[in-house]
Formats: sequence, structure tokens, C-alpha cells
Amino acid sequence: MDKKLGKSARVGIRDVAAAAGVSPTTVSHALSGARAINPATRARVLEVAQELGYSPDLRARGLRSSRTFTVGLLSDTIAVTPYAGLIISGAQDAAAEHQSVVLALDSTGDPQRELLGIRTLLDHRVDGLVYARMSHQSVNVPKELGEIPVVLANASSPDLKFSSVVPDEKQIGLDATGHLLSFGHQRVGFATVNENVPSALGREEGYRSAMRAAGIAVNEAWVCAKTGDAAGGREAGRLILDREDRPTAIFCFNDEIAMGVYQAANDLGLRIPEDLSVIGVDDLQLITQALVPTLSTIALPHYQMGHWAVSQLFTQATAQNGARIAEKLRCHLVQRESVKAPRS
Amino acid sequence: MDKKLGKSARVGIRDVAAAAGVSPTTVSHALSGARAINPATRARVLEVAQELGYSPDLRARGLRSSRTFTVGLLSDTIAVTPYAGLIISGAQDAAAEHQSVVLALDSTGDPQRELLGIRTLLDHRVDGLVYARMSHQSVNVPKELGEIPVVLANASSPDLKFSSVVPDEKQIGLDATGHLLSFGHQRVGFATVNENVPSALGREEGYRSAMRAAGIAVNEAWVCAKTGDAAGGREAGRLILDREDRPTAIFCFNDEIAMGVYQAANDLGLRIPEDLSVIGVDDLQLITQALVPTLSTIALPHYQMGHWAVSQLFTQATAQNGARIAEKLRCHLVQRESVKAPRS
DNA sequence: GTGAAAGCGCTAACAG
DNA sequence: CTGTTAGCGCTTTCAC
Repeated sequence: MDKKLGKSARVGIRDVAAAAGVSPTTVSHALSGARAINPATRARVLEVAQELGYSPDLRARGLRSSRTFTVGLLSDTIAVTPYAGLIISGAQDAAAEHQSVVLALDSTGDPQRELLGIRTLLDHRVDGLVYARMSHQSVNVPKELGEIPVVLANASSPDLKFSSVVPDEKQIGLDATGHLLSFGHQRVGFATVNENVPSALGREEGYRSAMRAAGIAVNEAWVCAKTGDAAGGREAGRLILDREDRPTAIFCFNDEIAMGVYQAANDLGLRIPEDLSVIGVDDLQLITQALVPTLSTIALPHYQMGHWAVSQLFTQATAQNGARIAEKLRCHLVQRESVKAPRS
Repeated sequence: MDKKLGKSARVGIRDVAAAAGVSPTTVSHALSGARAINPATRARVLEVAQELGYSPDLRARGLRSSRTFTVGLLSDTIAVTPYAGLIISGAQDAAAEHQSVVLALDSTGDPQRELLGIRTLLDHRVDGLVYARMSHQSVNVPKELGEIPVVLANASSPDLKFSSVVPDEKQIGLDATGHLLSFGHQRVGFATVNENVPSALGREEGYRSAMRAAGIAVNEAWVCAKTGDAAGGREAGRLILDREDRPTAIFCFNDEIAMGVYQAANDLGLRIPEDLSVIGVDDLQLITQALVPTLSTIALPHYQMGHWAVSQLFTQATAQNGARIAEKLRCHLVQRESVKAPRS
């Protein structure tokens, strides 16, 4: 009424207060529910706010209550896969459940950029931070992050100070191999990557455990570690398959390798799934749905990890128990057409 | 000195001021460079700030200067492709050039969620907003966005109020077809999608223009529109290739269709590139690098669109010229192994 | 159940 | 070149 200066300034809490005939304090509480308000007053305030198109200024709110309703997400994205999008998506959804949003930044793996990113996120006073990796790995959390709550996604750290969430790699190996065994396969191969990363280690451990549990001795000629792309899969596939006592099924470290194994099988005149069953890991639909036959696979839980990490951030903020937890997410099997009982 | 209450509260501008023996105002200006400061004072202030580990509170800054250094990015992501990540990545980089960050939200195509997202972004007082689509389409910008600067990415709008950036679809058709023609192909087919979207329309127009310009009559049996995935590509490929006067080259609407065409060719005993040249669009490395032979393609500029959109947002904010511009980005050819001169 | 006053951390006016 | 004062929009004391 008195403060209409020139153009219609944004409607603020006091405009609502004036229009509703109450004090700004009451409006604040009516909106936030932070203290008891006469239901009638409250209803009127809400109505007026709606009418005036009031939109709370989260900056101002945060300035006073020292929360920004913003969580940071720092990743090392190199965007050839949909993983980044999935983790971010999961993080967003979890954040939304707490009226918050996600400020995502990627470092491109460059430590300098990462530091800059951290600084930026800190300047924006994010309420917490998810430190994420696109492929499962062990990381050292930059010490600049000491000031705020941090949760690791798709990464683990020797530092027990942080909660973390990763796929249960061994279980992946167990499930994938078990799936093949359950169809009656005895000679099951493993096409993996030649890197010492948790995923390779864990999946191989699962593979060997499953075989052992089934009473089958692994023939080392069935196991081959090359690069983690289709070329590596072709190479591994050729080595594993081009022999008399070839396996009747191959567990592939990922879908790209599986695609390479398809190609190798095709070159050798082997038909999938009649002559060879194949299972991958990742569930990259661009691959799994496009191959003929479509590829059975273990889906990696990127969305879930993003979601879990942010949820955990809020849990830690609320409960003062301070319990840090290292979560391993069970991954689920997506059955398609590439696995079938062996001929024999 | 006097305000050390309990624990070390965050160091603020006045702590720096006290330590450097100047006023908060001077510190503010020393940091922002908004007005001339004695170089010596400035240096001292900066040093002290560094020493104390001062980190500006962007909320407070924004509250006063009515900028948040935050831009919103609203998309319809369904994350099976890396596109979302790429657009966001480009947007982030452009934002960083203006000391800003990106608040990304996706609506999953749900109008209700979209509205909620808009409200959230507005409450966070983003300085501007990129309205993005993962696949090129025409959109109507929700009227709730009337209040702030908006730029469209990978989308165009009948409403000329908005700047927009899209791939130059016709040019893609021209370049892809031209590339095949330049190798001496005369019979060039086109495997596309059966949808009335700008990409399909534009690429077909480019294809036909290029053929016309080369003086070649398009045989309609060479053109086939099915779904935009590998299955569609297989179907189209079979129809186009299973005939005597088959084309010697096929321009595919996207890489997935191209993958399907590979499969169809394989089924028919046709070798690529000896018997058939293939070119795609998208440059999804998961596919282009994995196929044998590797797939030549026209790369879609998702990163660049994200970058352009955010840059344009800042340009519009600065220059008051208010000129809205509809940008078409030229896409570049990525040559790999799937194109070769025809046998004949 | 409600209000008045103070202030979050910063920058924009207005001095000098 | 520098300092003082006021206030961004909200929530939080503290009062009634």
C-alpha cells in the first residue's frame, strides 16, 4: 500500500502480511508451520499468499536460518554414458523429498577444476555434498571438504569419516554366474578388464565363488582380461571361444565387452543364445536393447546411488547419531534373450 | 575480536576488515573490484582474506545485489543417452565463465513435475533459465516462466520472445548425403523415423536436396521410415537392402538405426563398407566406437547447445538490445570406417 | 495465539 | 581513495 515504488516490486512476506492484516511474523509461521497459528488466520494468510503469487525467497530464508536447501554433487563425469544423468536424477529426486535442489558440478577429472568446484559449492553454502564417481573406485576426499557433510556415491574411501554407497560387486559376480549356472551351464567363462579396480576384483571374486560353490573348477583359458570396451570384448571373446573346449556361457564385465563377445561369436559362426549364452553388467539400453538377441544383464544402480547418497546426507543432518555407514547396493538382474540352456 | 561467540563462527567480511584494519566496504570492493582501491590496501585485504580462509556468502551477496549467480536448466530427461549430461556440462562451463552455477532439474516429461520444478527454480531466484529438450522438438514455454529470461536449447518455439538453439537439421542431411556422394555413391538410401519432428523433416529435406543437386532421382524404395531404434533400423535395412537395385550407401537418421542397418546387412551377407557404406547421426560413442567397422556419423552438438544457451542468457542480461536470436548450430562429421567408395 | 525488533552477510547509497 | 549507514527478505529471539 505504501511501498509500491515505480514498478511492481516482487511481492514479499510483508505484502502478504499487509493484505491479510497480520504481521510478517505470523505470515512466516503460517507458511512454515514453525509455531501454532489460529487455523482461520493461517487459512487466510495462505489464501492471500496464493492470490498475490507470493514466492518465498530461499536466499533470504537461508541467510537467516543457515540452510540453503541446496546440496552439491561433485563428479568426474566424462559424458559418454548416461550414468551422470542417472546419478544426478536420483540425487534430485531425493533432494526434492527434502525441499532441496542439487547443484551439480563436474571436474572432468582435473584436480584444479575440482578444487574450483568445491570452492564454488562452498561459496553457495550447500547444505551437504555428494562426492560421486562415474565408475566405482576408491577415492581420497579432498580435505577442503572437511567443513560440510559429505557422502560418497559410487566410490569408497579409506577414510571412515564418510558414508558411502557402491554396488555390491561380489554379488554381481555371484548373481550373473549363478544365473548362467541355473540354466545348466557348466563351462562358464569370464571376460573382464585388466585393471585393479573394485568392480573387476569384486565381480571376479563373485564369479569364482559361484563356480566353486557349484563344484566346478575354473579353466583359466575361460577367463580373459582385456580393455573394457567392445574391442576388448572381441579380443577376449576370440581367445575364449576359439578352442574345442570353449565355454557354453560367458559372464562379461560390462555390456560393451558383451557386445564385443557377440561380434567374436558371430565371426566364429557361433549363435547366441543357441551356442553361447552371454550376460553383461550395466544395462546400457543403447546396447542391451539394440543387440540381437537382446542382452541379459545386471543393472548398475546409478539412480539409486544418487538417491541414497542424498537421502543419507539428510539423515545425517537430522539424526545426530553420527553413524557413518558403508552401503552396498544389491543390483538386479534384467533378463532378456541372451541366456538359454546349453545344447549338449 | 569482540564477536567470537563460542565456536569459531564462519569468517565474514567484517572479520577480514577488522584483521586488515579497514572497513567492510573496502573489503567488499577490494574483492569485487567494483571501485578503485589503493593497490597496497587491496593486496593486504586479499592476503588477509586468504589467510583467514574467507569464503564469500553468495546468498547474502545476491540478496543485496539481486543476482544469485545461478541459472536454472529445466529438461525432460529420460536418461538412456548421455545427452542430458552433455547439455548440462556445456551449460555448466558457460555458467562458470560468468561465475555462475547451474541448477538442473528434470520434469521426466510430467507437466505437474515441470510446474513444480519451475516454482522451485523461481524460489531459488535463478538469474535465468534454459528450457531444454533431449531430442529436438517444438515446445510451448510454460507461461509461469514469463518473469525471467529464458533461452531454449535443442528446442524451438512458435513464440518469438525466446532465443533458441537447435542443430541445423537440413545441413545434417546435406552433409551426410554429400559425404556419401563425394565417395562416388549414386544410389544412396535413407533410413529414418516415422515421426513428424523437426529432425526427421529437416534431415530428409537435406537428403533430398543433396540428391537433387547431384542430379540423382531418389528411388522411393531406398527411403524407409520406421522406429528410431535398432529394431527400426533392422526393419528399414532389410526393406531397403533386400532387392537387386539396392543402394550402395545408406544415410541413417541416427546411430541406433545405423546399428540396425549393420545387423540387416550382416543377415543378408552384405559387408560394410565393401558392399555398403553407412553413415549415422548423433555420435553416441557407445555405438559408433563399438560397431565393426566403426561408424562414421554426424555429431549432434548437445554440449555446444548447453553452452550456447547459457552464454546467450548472459548476453541478453548484459546487452539491453533485447535481440532474440534463433541459432542453428552446424554439426560436424566424424569420419570413421563405415564409408568407402562403392565397388562397381 | 500474535507482534516488534533485531539481524543473517553482504553491497549500494551517500558522504567525505 | 575510504568510511558510515541502511537495508535486501526473511526468521528468530523476546515480549505480550
